[in-house]
Amino acid sequence: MRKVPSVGRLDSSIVIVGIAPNKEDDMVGMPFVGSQGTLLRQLLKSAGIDFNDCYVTNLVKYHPPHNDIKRIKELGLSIEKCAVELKEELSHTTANVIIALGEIPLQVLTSKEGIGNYRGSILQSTLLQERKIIPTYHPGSLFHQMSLSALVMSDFKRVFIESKFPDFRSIPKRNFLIRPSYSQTINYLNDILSLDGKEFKKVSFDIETTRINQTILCMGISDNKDSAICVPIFDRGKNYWTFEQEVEIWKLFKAILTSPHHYKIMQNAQFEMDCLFDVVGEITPVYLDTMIGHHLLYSELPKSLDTLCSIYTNEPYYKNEAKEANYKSEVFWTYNCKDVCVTFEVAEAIEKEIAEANLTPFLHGYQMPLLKVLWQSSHFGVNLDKSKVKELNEYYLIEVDKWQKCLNVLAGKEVNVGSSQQVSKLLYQDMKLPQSIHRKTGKITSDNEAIERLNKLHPHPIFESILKNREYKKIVSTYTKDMSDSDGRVRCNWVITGTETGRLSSRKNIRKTGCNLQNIPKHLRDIFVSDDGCSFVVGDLSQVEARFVAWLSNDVNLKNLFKKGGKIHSQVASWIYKTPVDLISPGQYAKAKSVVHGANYDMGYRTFAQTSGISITESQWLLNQYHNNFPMIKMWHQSIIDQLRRNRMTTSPFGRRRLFFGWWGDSLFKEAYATVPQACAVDLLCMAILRVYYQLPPSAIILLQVHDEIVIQCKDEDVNIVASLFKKEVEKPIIVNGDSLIIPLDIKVGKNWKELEEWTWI
DNA sequence: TGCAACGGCGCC
DNA sequence: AAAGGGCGCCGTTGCA
Repeated sequence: MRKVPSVGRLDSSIVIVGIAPNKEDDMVGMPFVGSQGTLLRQLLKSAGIDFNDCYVTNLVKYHPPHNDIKRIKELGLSIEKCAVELKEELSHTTANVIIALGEIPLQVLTSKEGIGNYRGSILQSTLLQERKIIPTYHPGSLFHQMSLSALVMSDFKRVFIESKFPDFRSIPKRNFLIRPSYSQTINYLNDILSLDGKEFKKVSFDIETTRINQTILCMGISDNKDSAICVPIFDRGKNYWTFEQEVEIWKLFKAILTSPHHYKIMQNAQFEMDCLFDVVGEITPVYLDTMIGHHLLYSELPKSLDTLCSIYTNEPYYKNEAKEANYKSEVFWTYNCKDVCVTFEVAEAIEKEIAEANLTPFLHGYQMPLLKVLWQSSHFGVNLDKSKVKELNEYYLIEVDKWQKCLNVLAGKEVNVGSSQQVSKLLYQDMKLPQSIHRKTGKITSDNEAIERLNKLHPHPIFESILKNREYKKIVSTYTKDMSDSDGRVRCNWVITGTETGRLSSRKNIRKTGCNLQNIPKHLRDIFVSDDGCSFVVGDLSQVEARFVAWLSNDVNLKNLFKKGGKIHSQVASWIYKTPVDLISPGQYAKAKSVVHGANYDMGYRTFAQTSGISITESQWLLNQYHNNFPMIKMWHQSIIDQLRRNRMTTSPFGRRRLFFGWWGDSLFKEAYATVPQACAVDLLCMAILRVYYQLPPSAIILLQVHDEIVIQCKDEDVNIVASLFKKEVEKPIIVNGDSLIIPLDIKVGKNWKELEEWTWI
């Protein structure tokens, strides 16, 4: 055991405080020399800071046993004693900023808890009076979640600026109007409403509600980042205003929130739009949702307002304030005002960054208008056939019971298939069957794939009883439930920021009704029915991702297959097996089909062999054949790696970008290969949706989107208009690699989402 | 009793 | 029919 001394000059402008030396540091006798140190140096460098210009120390100067900080007791040390020594040590430094790396240095230097919340904040030290602290994640903690290193980079950029001066001048000072009188409120809102001769003005807006039923407690609003008003609705459970006063106030809010000259800025606008619809109608125009802007720039990063605040503003973390004050009214309202101003400030920063990335038209011409369309879909809802749901539920409950009894008899005891523990015990202990390891998690698994493998090995009826029981339990617990609102309609939330690739996601709404409409089993889709006198027009993009891969890779052979039309997999099989299309066997067809998907996204030959049930040799042969016939796929993969190497980014022909922060390596590449075609598919479809939206007959409404499928509802007599409009807009050619690409749209029509018929002009 | 993590599974 | 990576929801489990 030896002391690892600090390094650097005492008069450095930046001090870095880690927690303790790790094993590598201990061996060399210097702090941050191992892999953590390398990462730290890189991150500092990317913010313009040279590690060697900093004074670098650790709270604890000795390597803890097993790298476990709690075990420093065994060395006769304690955090408290080390803190006293650190105080003495740092009193000799003159740095303008001290970086606290990780939770314990944060606590020791500032008495605050929660590095995830406080990272990036400009804080005043409690250990060393008047000193400026900026905490961030410890590099050691980044190895499990590399995307957080982007936040550390952002924090270090702040450190770089703050290291030029010792004071706290950067912390914003804002004026809030709290507990306003009636006349103050009316004047303030009228002030926001007046345009002063301008054509438009930006207004940021935020509400606070109860968790349970979204009762509105207060509303904050502002037209600048330096001041705001919080208009209370309730104060400690009592109405703040008289009825007449509240009516007048709502009128003013409605005027602002629906004025075409007031460009509304919100964080997660969907929430405000849902909560306020009954009182003010649809909020419009929603000029900018900061969450959407941020997601376009950095889709891998967290999206909460506190994270955005820490990246784009100098406002220190404040989300704890209301809670710590036990939601005392004044503190709660101040918090609301801060949210409003921070949202305004974040919006300005994001707009600037969006413009620098040439994404302004993408954001304002596409993503923000799409939010309106999706909100209207969500608000309209889908009609649910409740009696059908009930009927199916009763049927599947009986099935569950039947297969449960069967399983119990075969197992000789009660087994809950919902418990992976119990199933694993049954299979691998009681029945002593060979264990399966999950391909991705590397853990012992008893999932369906494992059970099917066992059934092939040792056929036994118990396997079927597990599978059936699981299947029907899933249906009963998730799908054959009444998820509708009181009017019988299912309303889900469509989330533009829901995925890292750009796809939409779907989930329950804020009232906890509705469901994810993107994973409804096909055979249950008849529970969703059209309204009286209306039909569903369902459009399906044909082979959208595969076509994009062909065009993006610019593989002439593959492109020609699609250009010729006909059955794509038969033709691929024909190339692979050097056999005329009409002589391809069903087996060859199946293998060709599987190799297309596998090879496009660079599946390993061993995984391919395992999952297709073919030999390693055949798996390699198939993949080789595919790549030999369509050689540009591998080139395309290489070009993606090249771009990742340049700027860790992928860009799509539609202009969407994705920045990758993950570990450099194979899985990063695979994420990137999948990202581009997925992003292309969603943007092709959603851009078309937007164009369709502007031309739809008034009775028609876009109901839902499932990645390559769209459901529109319209009056029966409008089916032809809607279907042809839909087809026209989706099948508009786009240019990829200088070549025109059209994705065919198959359209079906029906009265429910399951029983559909090919559409032909009626 | 409530919460978070986890395994499992529905869809593309 | 599955796989590549992408989601959201369910019940179980273990902990506070």
